[in-house]
Amino acid sequence: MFDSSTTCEELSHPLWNRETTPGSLADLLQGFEPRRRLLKPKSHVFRAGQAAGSVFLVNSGIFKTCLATSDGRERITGFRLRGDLMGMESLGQEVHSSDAVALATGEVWEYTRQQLSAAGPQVQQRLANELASEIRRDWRWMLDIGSLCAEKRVVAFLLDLGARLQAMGFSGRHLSLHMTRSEIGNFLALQLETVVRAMSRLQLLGLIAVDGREIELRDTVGLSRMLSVSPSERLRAA
Amino acid sequence: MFDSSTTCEELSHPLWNRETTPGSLADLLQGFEPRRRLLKPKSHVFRAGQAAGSVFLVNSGIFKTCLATSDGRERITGFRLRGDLMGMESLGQEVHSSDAVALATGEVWEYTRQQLSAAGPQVQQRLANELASEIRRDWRWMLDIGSLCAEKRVVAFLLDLGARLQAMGFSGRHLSLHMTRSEIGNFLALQLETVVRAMSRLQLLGLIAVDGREIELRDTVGLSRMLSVSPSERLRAA
DNA sequence: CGAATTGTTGATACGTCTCAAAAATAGTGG
DNA sequence: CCACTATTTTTGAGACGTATCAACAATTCG
Repeated sequence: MFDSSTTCEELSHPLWNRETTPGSLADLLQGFEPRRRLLKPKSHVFRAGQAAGSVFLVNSGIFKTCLATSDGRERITGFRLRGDLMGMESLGQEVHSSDAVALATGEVWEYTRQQLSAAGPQVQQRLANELASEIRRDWRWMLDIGSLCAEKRVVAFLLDLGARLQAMGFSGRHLSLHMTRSEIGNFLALQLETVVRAMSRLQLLGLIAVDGREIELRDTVGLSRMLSVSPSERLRAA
Repeated sequence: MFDSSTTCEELSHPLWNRETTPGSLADLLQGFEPRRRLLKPKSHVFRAGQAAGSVFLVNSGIFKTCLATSDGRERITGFRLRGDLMGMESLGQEVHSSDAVALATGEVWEYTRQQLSAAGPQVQQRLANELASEIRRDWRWMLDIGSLCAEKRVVAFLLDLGARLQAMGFSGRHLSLHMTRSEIGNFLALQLETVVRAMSRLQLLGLIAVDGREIELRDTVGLSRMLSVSPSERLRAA
């Protein structure tokens, strides 16, 4: 078990609050002042059914986007970190079709439809690229969820989150999941108990260290190796 | 069993071959002559790794788009009909990240990067909307695959295909799946045997009639009703 | 501090996968 | 057109992984 005094420290880490532009989209939009919204945990950035048009750039914190059906089913479509865009999937729609909820205190920058269209073709282009990369991300998760067993899905999830945090300047080894086991399971199409069991086993194998929502990736190469499927499984999704 | 003389008739149905523009994208692009490519069954429109840039509008036939990993896993990301776009997910990428394969003889219209950018902001806008709607579609399938049992997934698949064909002017009752059970299973994250069993049972229940790849939706309301989850299952994905 | 939420582990049930074998269908070349 | 092969579809039996249910511990929150 690693030092648990780091619990929830990352949110107050200076990098999370730096005022530099996180992605090239904000670079392109300099001159257009976004509306800045500070979000408390569990508060909504937007809800399905609300008027759409703006896109929200995550500046700090961590958010989830979810889809719900009339018959009560619900699905988390992604966890969004600094630099990620939310709300673009409603482009061309009158209203949002999904929710965006803060998992921790954070800030989003809202760019209105007007700002985006006034910003010129370069921004349009950039936005289309972001949409395309969201599709590639989604397809990748559809692939993983369809062809990996529970344990491997959890590994893929942890490695993905670690890599994204690392790309933001963090260690990538120590991550604090700000979401519940249930939310992880929902995203990975697993029950929360299955997520718990997978993590327990990964800890037993010495690959990770679990302390509540603080996870240490003890052996990233070992974790990555887990993802290369065994010969018997190679045929599964083929 | 319904009259099997309709087998494969739909592909030669006049509607499939009409020369009118199928979607509003082609409307907007009038004046820009696309390169028309006739595809034989099993031939590729494009492959992962090939130079990207063009988008392909399905004019006739039916296609699948698939994603593959280095470790041999493979996943069909969607089945594309007349009016659907393929290749947009590679926007902003040097090369394609997925494959597009014809399941039957069909035609695609290729619009090059140059044509698209020369066509003006309206087309860019429209393209972005298409990307957004692909994301919503993907999210919807991720939700269904994560929260529906095998049988319901198959029902959702059949109803979706039926509705799309109906929107194209077909009956929506008689559909010829031009894909194998294995491909359906791959898309729905199921084994082909499970797809077969689901269809057999649906036939037993009198909801559909199966004759090879020809399916008749005998009771669309009954099928739809199946999708409204039982109270016990309501809690599953929550 | 109590109350609600979240996390953990166990025992069991159930759905889907896996393996196998055969039938049906499609594709190929003589 | 037929014979021949390869592919696809179908059904069965059993194994396996994950869901489900339950109980309790740990944590968070008002």
